[in-house]
Amino acid sequence: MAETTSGADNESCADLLDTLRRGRPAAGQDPVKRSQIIEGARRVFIEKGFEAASMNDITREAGVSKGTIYVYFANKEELFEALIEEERGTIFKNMYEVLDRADDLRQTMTKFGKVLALKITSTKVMQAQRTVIGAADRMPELGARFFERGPKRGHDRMVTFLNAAIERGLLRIDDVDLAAYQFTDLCLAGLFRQCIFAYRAKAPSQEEIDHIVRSGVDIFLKAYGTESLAAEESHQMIALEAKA
Amino acid sequence: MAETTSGADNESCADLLDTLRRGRPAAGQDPVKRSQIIEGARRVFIEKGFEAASMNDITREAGVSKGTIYVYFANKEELFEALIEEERGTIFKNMYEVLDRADDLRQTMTKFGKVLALKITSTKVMQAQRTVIGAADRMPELGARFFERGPKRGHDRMVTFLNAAIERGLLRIDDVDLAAYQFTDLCLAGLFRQCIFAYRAKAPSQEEIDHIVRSGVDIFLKAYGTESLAAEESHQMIALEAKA
Amino acid sequence: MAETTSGADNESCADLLDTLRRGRPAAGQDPVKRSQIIEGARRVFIEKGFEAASMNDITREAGVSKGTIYVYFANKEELFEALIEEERGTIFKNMYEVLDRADDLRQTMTKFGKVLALKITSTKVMQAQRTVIGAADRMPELGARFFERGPKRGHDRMVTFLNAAIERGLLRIDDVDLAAYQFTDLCLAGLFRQCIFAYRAKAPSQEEIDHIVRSGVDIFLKAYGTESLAAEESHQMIALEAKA
Amino acid sequence: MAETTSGADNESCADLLDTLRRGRPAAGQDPVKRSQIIEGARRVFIEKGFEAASMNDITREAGVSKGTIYVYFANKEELFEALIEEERGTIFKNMYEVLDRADDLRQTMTKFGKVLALKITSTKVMQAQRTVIGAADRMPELGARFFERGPKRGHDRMVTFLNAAIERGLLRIDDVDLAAYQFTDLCLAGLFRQCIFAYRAKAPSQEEIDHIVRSGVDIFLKAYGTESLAAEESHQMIALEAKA
DNA sequence: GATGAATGAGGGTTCATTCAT
DNA sequence: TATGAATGAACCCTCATTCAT
Repeated sequence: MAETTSGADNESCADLLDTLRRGRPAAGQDPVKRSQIIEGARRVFIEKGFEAASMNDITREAGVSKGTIYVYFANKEELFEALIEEERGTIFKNMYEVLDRADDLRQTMTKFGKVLALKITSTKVMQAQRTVIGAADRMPELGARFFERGPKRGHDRMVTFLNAAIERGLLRIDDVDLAAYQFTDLCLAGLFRQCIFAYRAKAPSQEEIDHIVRSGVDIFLKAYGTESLAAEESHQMIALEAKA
Repeated sequence: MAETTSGADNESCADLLDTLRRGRPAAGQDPVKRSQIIEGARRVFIEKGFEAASMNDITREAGVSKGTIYVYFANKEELFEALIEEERGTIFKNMYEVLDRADDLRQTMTKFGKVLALKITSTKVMQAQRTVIGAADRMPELGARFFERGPKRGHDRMVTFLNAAIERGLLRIDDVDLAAYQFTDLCLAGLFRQCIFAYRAKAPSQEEIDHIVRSGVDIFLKAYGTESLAAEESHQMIALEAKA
Repeated sequence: MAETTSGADNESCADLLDTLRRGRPAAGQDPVKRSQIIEGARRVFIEKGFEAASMNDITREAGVSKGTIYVYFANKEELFEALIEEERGTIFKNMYEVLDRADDLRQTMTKFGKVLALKITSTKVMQAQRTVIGAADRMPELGARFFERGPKRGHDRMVTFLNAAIERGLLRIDDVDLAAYQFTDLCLAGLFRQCIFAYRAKAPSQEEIDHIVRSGVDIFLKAYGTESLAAEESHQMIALEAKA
Repeated sequence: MAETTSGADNESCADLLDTLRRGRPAAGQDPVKRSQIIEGARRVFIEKGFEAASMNDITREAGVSKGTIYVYFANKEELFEALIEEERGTIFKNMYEVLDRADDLRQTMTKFGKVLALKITSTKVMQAQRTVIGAADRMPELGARFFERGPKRGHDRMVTFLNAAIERGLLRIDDVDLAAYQFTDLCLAGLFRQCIFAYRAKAPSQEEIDHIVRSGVDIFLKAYGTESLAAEESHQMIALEAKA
């Protein structure tokens, strides 16, 4: 649940002892200060990118001294990596929850698609992604880890979701893995590349996203939906009409 | 039609005369030297990204002196832009030709999808795209121009292509613009983001691409195809079977 | 009254507290280091002029690192300006005091003229003036400020002095402003331009200055003196003779 | 009379032979091209100062190639020196002619003073002088030579002029050399230093110069004039009145 | 002889990192 | 331990000079 940087766990024991003994966290172990640094780093890195961000900027933004930063992070690169880890955690947090609710398939997928598209294409998240991508040539593992623990994890949940729907007889899919990617990319149709290349200066509007996602869900269900799906949906329609 | 770098056209006349007269190109006009610089710049920029690349690196890699680079390009940014223009030209050259041939719809789209996916996900092109994206925070117009004259231009051709198919009664599409993006993104389902974040260290295999594109075309035609399409295709099937 | 460099006043409070608290001056606030830099800059700028002086030279001469200089001064130009301010302060300090003493007119003017000529034509001051003049095409306000707070301020005191003498009935002057300039330039007759163009390699001797100043005072008083002046002076002569 | 650079004379013979033999001046001997270069150099050096002027600027301004300049002048410094020599010639040319005319003393001195002040304080001449002075720390002989062949030469003429007046019984002067400097500096009272330090952004007006020079001549004649002078002048006054 | 493209040392400035306090 | 002043390598870029053409 907690997103911690590598190595943080091992230290917990010695750290705790230390804190008890002297009432102060050991060097580089105060999580409050760590967060403070990362928070400052976020603002600076996201705004300026890795290279253009200066440690002085971060120092100022974080309100800690240069030396302190270097106690917590070996160098600029490591600080950046730690930030990206955190950022990833923040971005993808709660994004896939909607898939856990037992709900009408189309509705669920639509809801999810909208949340996904909205998040991914938001200015803040785009900047973060660009920063990671821009650094990926020099630090490929960073990009890989970002994807693995972010989009990939979400993708896995989507696969699970689709399998459940298949089990319920609502979908018929040969290659579920591929289908999951297809759905995601349909929800982002055109948007991702337009945004990531800054061809779109601003994030898409809610209306545009709604339109794209509705169409994406349509296509997906037309391609993979079964008759049961139609039946279930007509049920729902009836239910809805009854309500109205 | 011809992808030329800025200013290349203006030179031809005066330049040619000059060269004939004195056997040496004017300052900043020698296309060989220009290529040499761009080639060096390509290696360095692609490997390190815009910021991390140093003009000294490029100097070394290109085998020309610092001053010479500055005769050909006003500054680092302009050199980078020129490189990106070139890259874009190279990447998207000939990519959309297959759409111009009058051919069976499914077959054409499949062929096109494969070419597209193969190109876009190739290691070289991925590196270039990452470089552009990484610089897009700093130079958004550069990213925008890259997209506009690259992917966007291809997208426009795809729109034209789809409209033609609609006219022929093979497709029924409400939002052609969206549909074109959907098709492209289906052909790249999962691939683009996996590659751009360096989650995939290597470009996808031909088989994988074939699989993804076939599925993408299927979905697209299932969603937007008409009965005429089925008819036409059955015609084709018959023809193929006859051949076999 | 005190000639302080810009910002020096604001620092005193916070700075002092800071120094007491932690024993080290804040960034860019250590007056010793500042002097050290200015001292190095003086040697280099004075010897080579603004343009020909390189920050590397100054670094070497001052014995501090490049970065440190840029903590104390935003750029080369600001360092130069600070130096010139200092120089001006040093040069014109105490130069005009003699005018404040109530004394015999001729004697006072003679004393003052000698001090003035000696100072202005000294090698050090000449070098500084040449440096300012050489930079004045590039930074005219710098030259203007130098003149305004240096020679001009002295000129104003001289005007005051002359007005007092007029009040005492010792002088009769139409254009006091002009007269003040005339007096100064008579005291420097020939010297200033000879020195500033380096026609004279060395500063004039005390004897030469005495001769020039005596002649200058003579001329000035012959031109602007009243009969009261003669009377007063004869009084003084008598007094002197009585002493002898 | 002819202002030639050092060494130019020695070459005249070989040069002439060469010209006759081949119809073209030897390398670095074409006086037209030389002037052309100097003319371009003048514009650039005077405007920008020695350091800020680039050989490319001069190349452009002079309309000759870089290589050609280096045939005529060994390096930037030598070109600059040659220019200053020329400039000096131009500035002081005809400045002292008025002293050669046999005329009323006061009138002659007034005329001369006005010409002198006007020339010396003109923007163009000020720039040139600043350039020389600014370079004088690095090339003291340049400044010395400038003064010697410019202001000093004029000073010598003024000494001759004063001696003639003394001979005619119009002046009584102990130290003629000093007196000559005094007169010049009285005519420039306040102006030279105000201008050279760029305290005055613009050259003084004709009215201001007239006022200063009139006052300067007054003082000078009050200090050094004889009774014969008064007599001669009253003669003139009478003559003038008679005319009126 | 004239040209101007090419050179590369050196310009001012920045900033990741260190270490005395 | 925490600080931030100091460091100096490395940044992008300019330009006096050379030399192949």
